[in-house]
Order: sequence, then structure tokens, then C-alpha cells
Amino acid sequence: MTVRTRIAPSPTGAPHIGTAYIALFNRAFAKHHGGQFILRIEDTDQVRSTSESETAIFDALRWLGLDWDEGPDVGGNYGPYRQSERTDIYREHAAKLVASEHAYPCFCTADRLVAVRREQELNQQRIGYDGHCAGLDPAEAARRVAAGEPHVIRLRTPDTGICKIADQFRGEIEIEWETVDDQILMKGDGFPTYHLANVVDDHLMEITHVIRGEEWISSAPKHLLLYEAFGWQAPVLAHLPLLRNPDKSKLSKRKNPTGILYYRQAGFLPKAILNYLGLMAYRPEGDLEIFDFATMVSSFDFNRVSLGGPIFDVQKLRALNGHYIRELTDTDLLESLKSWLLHDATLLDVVRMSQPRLEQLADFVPMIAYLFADGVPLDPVDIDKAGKESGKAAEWIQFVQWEFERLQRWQADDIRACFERVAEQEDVKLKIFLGVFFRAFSGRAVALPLFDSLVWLGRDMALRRLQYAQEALREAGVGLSGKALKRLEKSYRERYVEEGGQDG
RNA sequence: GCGCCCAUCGUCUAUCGGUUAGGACUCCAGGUUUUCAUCCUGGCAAGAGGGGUUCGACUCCCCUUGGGCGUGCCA
Repeated sequence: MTVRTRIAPSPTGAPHIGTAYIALFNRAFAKHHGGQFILRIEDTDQVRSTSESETAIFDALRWLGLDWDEGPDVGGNYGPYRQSERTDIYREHAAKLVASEHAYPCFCTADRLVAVRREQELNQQRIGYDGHCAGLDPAEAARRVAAGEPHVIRLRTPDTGICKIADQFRGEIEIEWETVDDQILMKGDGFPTYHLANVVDDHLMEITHVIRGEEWISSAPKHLLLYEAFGWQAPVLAHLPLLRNPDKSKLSKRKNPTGILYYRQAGFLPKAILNYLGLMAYRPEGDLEIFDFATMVSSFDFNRVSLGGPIFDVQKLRALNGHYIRELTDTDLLESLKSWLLHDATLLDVVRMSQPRLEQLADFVPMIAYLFADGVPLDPVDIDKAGKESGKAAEWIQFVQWEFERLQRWQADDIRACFERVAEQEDVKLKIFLGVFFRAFSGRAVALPLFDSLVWLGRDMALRRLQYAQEALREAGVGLSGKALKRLEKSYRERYVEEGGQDG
């Protein structure tokens, strides 16, 4: 049996450093056994998935050297590797489950579900679906489905007994069936949920080992039950500890740079990132900290994986990166610099932006420096003063951060529209408004054209700069307090997000 | 609230019953260097608490505490 592992990111937003972390372990394990590592795109969330994000995932993982043997863009014998192209397969399998009564159609409305949950919260009961439609007569349910009544398909879970999960890192985990509710398998839109799709695909793609984040432990029983219902052999499960923010919460973009592309733009080396990510839960042997992917592959051992939730410490990553930079020969470093950003294609953009403003060639480098930096020296007092009144700058920056995250495409026109929208909402002249942002992004009141600069920097770096600015403002006492941030978020939702809750 | 996971310096970790509890990052001091950085040397700094098991527990078991995740027609 050849070992096959996979990474299955969903293309929503910027490719996450956590995805690289999980991918690294999966790839290292597969390669240790001479097996294959597969990339599967989990785009079953029609609302949030974008092709821009999918491309960015390919780009980011490949840059890190985490190549895949099979995937949407390289093909393979188990395709298609994009879940949105496999909907027939899921529908078919869901139908089988309904036929065997391992699953059932549910006609409950979203309103009823909310009401049920609220009552459970009130009575301090366990939260979960109450099984309202589980007892429906199958024939009757089938008639209603045939009549076109809106419905979802739910998994029928046992009411008693315990589910034993053989986690390769943690040993046996026991979860009582009573605590797992009837999970939705097929959504009202005809798309599967993660639970169904991931089980069906892992089986069909002959995945032998599923190494994923510990956030999945509590849904493992549902997955195991599905394998059983289909009469399939379940893959080996292993749950890695989650990467954390300095405050120990799950790593999030609000508190940290989480975009892989940020790290590329900021000049981190792939081998340093891989080494650091490996360090988060693995040591090849004893005190060995500096190691490459090949060492991780050859030494890979489930017993050497540590389980404490590691805090992602950019400072240590930086130190490690410095180590690798120093290890390069001068010509290799020059090549690294060139392939990073100092090549003709990117330089030409910068040349075009700067030309109208140049009086001497010597003006060039100082003028463009902020485009090649991670952070720039900031004057928080000056930034704050650029706002209409003290405190406004921090608010404006926050609104723009949220708008940037929601932007579908990262292009000059969209970015411009984004600034115009916020300036209008905040009732401030664009010229005044942008003053804050020239300072936040470049550290100066004047710089090259803002929107083009942002396109050039990339979304992840743009967001990072705003994060730096917020930190500086906070330190200077003119930033957003926790309370103010909460208030602002509410105001943002009301005024900017037309309808429905947005994700976090 | 309920379920599950986790627990060694500030941070990442080594230790798989017997160690002065080791290394790395950070910080501090000193040395090399025209400055800085690098590099070298040294230093500060840890087994959450309480019960067991054992001749002997950081290590095994239980409880408490703390933290995390889950509790979505998101993944």
C-alpha cells in the first residue's frame, strides 16, 4: 500500500500560513514513505470561494516548495481535484446514504434552527440539532423531496455508545455519540458540506493518512461514521496542534500576519519558513533546530511530533531567516534578491511610477524604498494629525482593513473604489482621507501613486502595513481600544456589509 | 453551558523513572570588528497546584487550575 496524504485548502481569502504548516507535515510524511502528496481544492462554499484565491494557493505553496504530485492544475488519476467539479459524485453518495437510512432529508427552516438553538442556550442544554426530521417516514420524506420542497440531507448519528478515534499523535480519543448531532451532509444549494465531501474524496482518492489541525477532532466521529456507513476503510487520523497568536488564541489575521504571500513580499526565504513551521511541532532529533525538508522527510516519526499549541513567533522566524541568508554565498544572495523583487518585471513598474517625479537618478532609490520594505518608520502623531480629528485616523485605517479583506480582486480600480467608498461613508474629502494612508503605507506625506503602490505591494503586505500603523497609533495613545474596536465593528457591519453576517 | 484536546524558562522545545533539567529565540554583560551587524564567551530564566504509584518522579495515574478548539446549510 502506498502512502497518500493530502492538503485540502478552501479558496477563500489569502493563502494561510497554517495551510503551509499542515501541508508541510503531510508532504514530509508521504515522502518519508515514498508516497504521494495531493492537493485538493475544497470549494464547496459557493459564496466565499474565488478563483483568485485558488491561484494564490497554487502560487504560495509552490513558492514554498510544497509541490504536489496530483492536483487541479497538474492532474492525476483520481481527478477532478476541485470539489465544485465533483458535485454529481457527492449527490450520488448522499442518495445512497438516504436509501440505506444512514442519512435523511431534513426540512427544518433556518428560523426553526435558530429558535431551537436559542432555547437550548437558555436552558443550558447541549447545543445541536434536535433530530426533528429524523423520525420522518422515509417514503413521506421522499415524496416531499420529489415535490421540490427545500431540504438538506442530514447524517443519522447514534444516540448512545462511544466513538473511539485512534489519533496517531494522541492515542485513543473517546467521544460519546450522544454529544454529536445530526450533521448536514448536503446543503440546500445542492452542494455537500466539508464532512461529506472530504470523506468521499479521501476514499475515492485513496488517501491513507489524514494529518490535519486539531480543530477537526470533534467532527472526527461524523467522518468515521460516514466511512462505516459506506462500508469503507477509514484513513489513519492524526491531529496536529494549532498555530497560535501570542495571546494563545488560534492564529488569526487580526493579530498576526497570516498570509503566506506577506512572508514572500517581506523577504523571508522558503527554506527558513519551512524550517520554522517544522519547528512548531517537530524535532528531527534532540536539540537539532536547523534542518531542511529532506532531513524532516528522512527522520519523520509520529512520536517526535509535539502537541502543545505553539505560538507563532515572527521574531524567531526572522532570526532563523537571518541564519539562512548568512549561509548563502554572495552570488546566491544576489540571485535571491533578484528573484525576490529586484528583477526587470517589477522594477519596470516602479520605474514607471517614479519617472514623473525624478529630477536626478539618485532620487530613485530613496523614493521607492518603502516598496521594498517590510515596515517603514512611522510617525503616529503625524498620522493621527492627518485625520480630521484625533482618533479618526485609527478608525479610517480599520475600515479600510476590513474593506481590503473583503475585496474580490486586488487591482488599482477596485482599491480606488474602496478608498472612495470609505471616505464617502466617513464624510471626509478623499484628499484628506488619503493623507492618512500615504503616511501609513510609506511613512511619508508624499509618495508614489497610492493605488499603484498597493497593487505592487500586494494585499497581504498592504494589510500588514496597516497593522503596523495601528500598533504605532496604539502605542502613541491615539489608537483603537478594545471597546472602541467592538463599537466600530458593529458600525461597520451596519453601514458597509449590506446583509448577512460576514465571517471572522 | 456541554464535549474534547493540551500543559517544562517570556517564546519554540530536549528529556521517553535516577540529569547541576539541555538547546534555540528574546534580553543583559563581555570579547573580536573603524561604526553597526555577524561571530565568540558568559549570564538571567522553567517542570501550574494537590493527591497517589514507586526505593526514586518533569516523566505513569487521578483531581483541581489554566489555556485552546468544537458546539454553522464555513472549512
